[in-house]
Parts: sequence; structure tokens; C-alpha cells
Amino acid sequence: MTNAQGISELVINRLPRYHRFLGELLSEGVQRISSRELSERMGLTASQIRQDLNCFGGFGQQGYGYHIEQLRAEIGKILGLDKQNRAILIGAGNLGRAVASHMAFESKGFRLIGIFDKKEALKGQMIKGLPIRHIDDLDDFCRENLPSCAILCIPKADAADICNTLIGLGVKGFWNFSHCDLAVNHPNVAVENVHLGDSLMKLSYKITNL
Amino acid sequence: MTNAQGISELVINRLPRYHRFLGELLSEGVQRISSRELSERMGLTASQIRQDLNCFGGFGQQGYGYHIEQLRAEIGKILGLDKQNRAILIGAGNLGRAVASHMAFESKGFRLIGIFDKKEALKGQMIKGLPIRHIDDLDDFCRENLPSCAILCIPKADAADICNTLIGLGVKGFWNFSHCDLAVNHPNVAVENVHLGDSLMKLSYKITNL
DNA sequence: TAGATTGTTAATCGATTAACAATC
DNA sequence: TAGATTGTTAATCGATTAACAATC
Repeated sequence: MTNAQGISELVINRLPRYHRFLGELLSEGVQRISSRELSERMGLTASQIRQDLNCFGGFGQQGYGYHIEQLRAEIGKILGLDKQNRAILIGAGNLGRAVASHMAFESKGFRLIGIFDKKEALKGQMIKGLPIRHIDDLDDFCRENLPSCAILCIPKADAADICNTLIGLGVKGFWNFSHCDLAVNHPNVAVENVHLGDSLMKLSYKITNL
Repeated sequence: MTNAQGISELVINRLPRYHRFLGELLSEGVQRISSRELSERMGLTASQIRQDLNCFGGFGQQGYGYHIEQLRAEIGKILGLDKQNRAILIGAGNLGRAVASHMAFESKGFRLIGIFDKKEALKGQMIKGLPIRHIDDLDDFCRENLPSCAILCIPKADAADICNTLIGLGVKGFWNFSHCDLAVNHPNVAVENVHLGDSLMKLSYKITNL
């Protein structure tokens, strides 16, 4: 219920996973679940689940457990999935296309409203009902449409510049697929770095140490 | 030096980031760095860096700091980046293409040796010098070429089945882009789940709570 | 040698787990 | 009511930070 600050980042990291598992249970037709059952399914302890959830409020009922649909809705609210943050995509290469085409933005708090690329040749091509615009139109477009979020699928070399431009235009959140750590210093800007390369290196470590 | 087990996962998670920052320093022409300087650059404490590195060995030198090229090589060895794990890609949609085209596998311990899709129409099309094969050829291909790793860019509904098939064919590592948690139970298999959806939800939380 | 900075031990802090009274 | 399971407090465990002797 409360969106209290001071919540550990480790707890936040687990919320999307709770949300996902509860969605799966729901689509299996399950209506209620105890922290113990959920913990077995997710590979956690029941204690941890109860502690995590009680950071935000008492969503369960003694003797019964948790009402799945209701709990999922609460977690969704905490994550802000009921928002419709206007998002623009910068970079319409394979990765940008993949993200634009397959990511379910609407169920995750976002709405994709514009796509930009620096390649003249791509201009006008449609992706998910949106035309690719030239990067030179970015400024005008932002002043008119006030996106609050940008998805960066561009080379590392271009990322910092574009990021600063966009901050100047009022963008508050960045989903960054460039191979760099973005805006670590800016105070009122949220950044989520994806770093697929780091992920692959972690897999390499895991395989090496099986 | 030692590849000792019992290393905390939190330490492992930081290793790729160290590797990346050291690479950047190197390309800036810097040769040595102290834990304090590196900590300022990365937004960590110097203590943590020294503790992390000393899980694996004493890579520094008192009064001098760390030799960047040497330290980066050591971290690379710990991560297994000097390996050439044979990897196959399952699913040649936009995401699969993006990964195949733009990921620097060779510098991260992998070599892409095959690409598969269930769409007949894609058969024979080339990506990064490799022909897309039909999924029916997966079995034969694996018996001949013994890939140790598979990259799954397929719908969640297909992931568990393909994963089990591949485990039967000797695949030991999975880089999973499907929207599900894979093989949480299998003992001798390494899984790295990417979960872009979870990442986007985290961004939603961060924006909501700015 | 003196200065710098590591490797490492000790202290602190935070996160997870266990336990149990509250309560549906 | 009795049984089940939460919310919450206390105990444990692990990770981070601080401090400093070792040493280049």
C-alpha cells in the first residue's frame, strides 16, 4: 500500500519476479497461495516472501494465505505498472526492432510513442504502427510529446550525448542497452542498464565453474 | 589465481563490470590504477574492490596499485573468457538476429556455431556467416558438433521443451531470453536468465519513485 | 628511506532465516 | 473452536566498510 522509500534494492529486484510468478499461477487458474507454496515454486524461503511483502503492507490473511489476483495487482501498483509513461526508442537496428516489436510495454507501465534512428534510409519505415523518424526530429518531437522515458539501442559512443540531450528535454528514465554505465551521477534521473555482455560473461563463469 | 568455489554471487556479478571498466581505462591509455581511483570511477568503495579481488588472489602491489592490463587479464581468466564454448542460437527473430549480429561472443568465452528456427521460410538465410537451419536438424547438428551452450530467443511456451532436449544432447549452459525461469532444478546445468520484462518493470519502479 | 597502497583482520551494517504470538 | 498461516520480532548469517600492519 505505502510506496515507502528506504526499501532495499534487493527487495525491488524481486518484485517483478513475484509479479511474473503470480501471473503464471493466475493463468493456471489458481486463486490463493501460501507463502510456503510460493516459496517452493520460486526457490526462496517463505520468511523472505513474507518479509518482502510486508515492506509495503499486509497483503495476506492469517490462516488463508494470499489472494493471488489481489496480491499481483498490489505489486503491480508498487512497481507503477498502472502508469503509461510515454517512451521513445532511439536506434532502430535489430535490437531496437526486437524490443519495439516484442516487449509488452502497456503491461509494464509504458507506452511507446516514437522511434528514431540516424539512418536516413530507415525514415518512414513502420514498426508496430509507428514510423521511424530521423534523429534530427528528436528535439521537436520531444517538445511536442513530452516523453518521460527513452530506450537507448545505440552504440556506446553515442549514448552519453543523446542521454544528455534527452535529459535537457525532460526525459526522466532511461532503459539503456548501450555497453556503458549511464548517468551514474544525475540525481533526478532513473537508469536501468541492461548490459547483455555482462550477462554473457556471467554465464561463461557459471559454465566454467560447473 | 585460484578459481575457488564458495565465491559469493554478488562478487561474481561485479566481475564483468570490473572487466569492462578496466577495458575502458586501457583504451584511454591508462596503465595503472589504485583501488581508490577505481572506486571513485565505478561508484564503489576501495575496500570492496580490494576484498572482491582478494577472493581470487593478490593482483595488486603495495604502494603502486594494480597493473590494469594484467588485472583485466586475470579477471578474464576467472570469468572463463579465454574459453571458446561452442554456442548455438535457437530462434532467429529480431532478438535472435540482434544477439547474433552484435554480441562479441569471441571476447566473452563463446563461439557461435549454429542458428536454428522453426520457420521453414528462414532456412538458408545467412546471419553473421552462418546459415539458418531448420529446428528439425537440431538433433543431428548437436551430435556432430557438440555445442556446450544454447541461446534461447524463443517464446516461453517452447523454452522448457527445447531446453530439455538440449540437456539430453549435452548442452551445459543456457542464455535464456524467454520470459520464464529455466531449469531452476537441474544440477549440472548453468542458466543465465535475461528477463528484459523484469528489467523494464524495475525502471518503472525507479521512475515512479524518483 | 619515506610515501603510498595493498592484503587482511576486525567492526559494522544489513539481509535472511527462524520462531512465535496474533488472528482469520 | 481448532487449524492454518500470516505479520512481526529476535537470532543468525553474510556482506560491506573501516582500520592498519605489511610491503613495494
